Amino acid sequence: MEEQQQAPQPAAHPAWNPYLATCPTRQVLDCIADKWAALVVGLLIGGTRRFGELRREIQGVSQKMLTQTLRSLERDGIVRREVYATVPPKVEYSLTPLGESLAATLEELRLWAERNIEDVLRNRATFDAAAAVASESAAASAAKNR
Amino acid sequence: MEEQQQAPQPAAHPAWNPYLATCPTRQVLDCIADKWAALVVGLLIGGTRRFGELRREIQGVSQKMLTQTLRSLERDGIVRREVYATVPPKVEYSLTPLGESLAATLEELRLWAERNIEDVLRNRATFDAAAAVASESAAASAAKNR
DNA sequence: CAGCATCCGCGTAGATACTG
DNA sequence: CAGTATCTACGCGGATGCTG
Repeated sequence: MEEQQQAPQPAAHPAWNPYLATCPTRQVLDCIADKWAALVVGLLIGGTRRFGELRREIQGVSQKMLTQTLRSLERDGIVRREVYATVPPKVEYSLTPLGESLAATLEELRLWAERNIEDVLRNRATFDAAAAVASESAAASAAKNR
Repeated sequence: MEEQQQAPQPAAHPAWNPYLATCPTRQVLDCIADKWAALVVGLLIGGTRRFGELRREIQGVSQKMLTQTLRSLERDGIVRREVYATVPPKVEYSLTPLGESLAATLEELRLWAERNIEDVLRNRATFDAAAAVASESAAASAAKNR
């Protein structure tokens, strides 16, 4: 037991920081940070979509992942799912009011991203180049020491 | 046929696939959406931290994941890493200007999260409850059909 | 059309041991 | 103190086949 190092804790969870587990930002990021969710929300800003439309517009997403993503967003009340009992079946997805307010916030993040992505990519390239040089010189010095 | 409803897309998407790969929002989310990065950035708003401090303050993070997270943030130019060649070694982490501007944007997201997390959790509970009922009644009807 | 069930490979994260 | 190295396992996500 590690009860000495931290306060009251549900034993079910391994060693979770209470703050971590309930941190709103983390929880919200978990909602929209997977590979497709943000993209889906972005598309739904443009209006209601059917499943197949989403699947076509987000090329590269598998049916399984799209279903999972949509379920998750629906579960959180971000996306509304409407099933029409027709033949063939038809399912429409749209943003709830909550989803729209989230989308607006994500739009802020998108703006930051567009303004700064080049910086990030440049930093990344510089870092990788430096790392490559470092590992080479390390290899050289290792070879010397033999 | 339905192009009338989805008038002006945020961006003219040639084929979405290329856009997907380079979508700034996705790329930025990839930077900060992992389990710990947002938390680290949040902590660093408060000022410079040493590795061990971060590790203690983010209980539950393994040393490996913290190292990885910090490297990734450093690589993207969000976090600055300063090594002091002392004994024992000392490494300090802080936000770069780019990191600070990202932190400010994340702060917006945090505010949204704090305002809406209860809604999300309530929706989630409602959804799960409904799903439980549905699966029970499905089981009952399946039992009937035997 | 929309979605679930199943199988499976690969990557990611945890645990542990060792180093500058 | 702040890492790296290695081994392992679990879960995510892809592919396939089937249903309402």
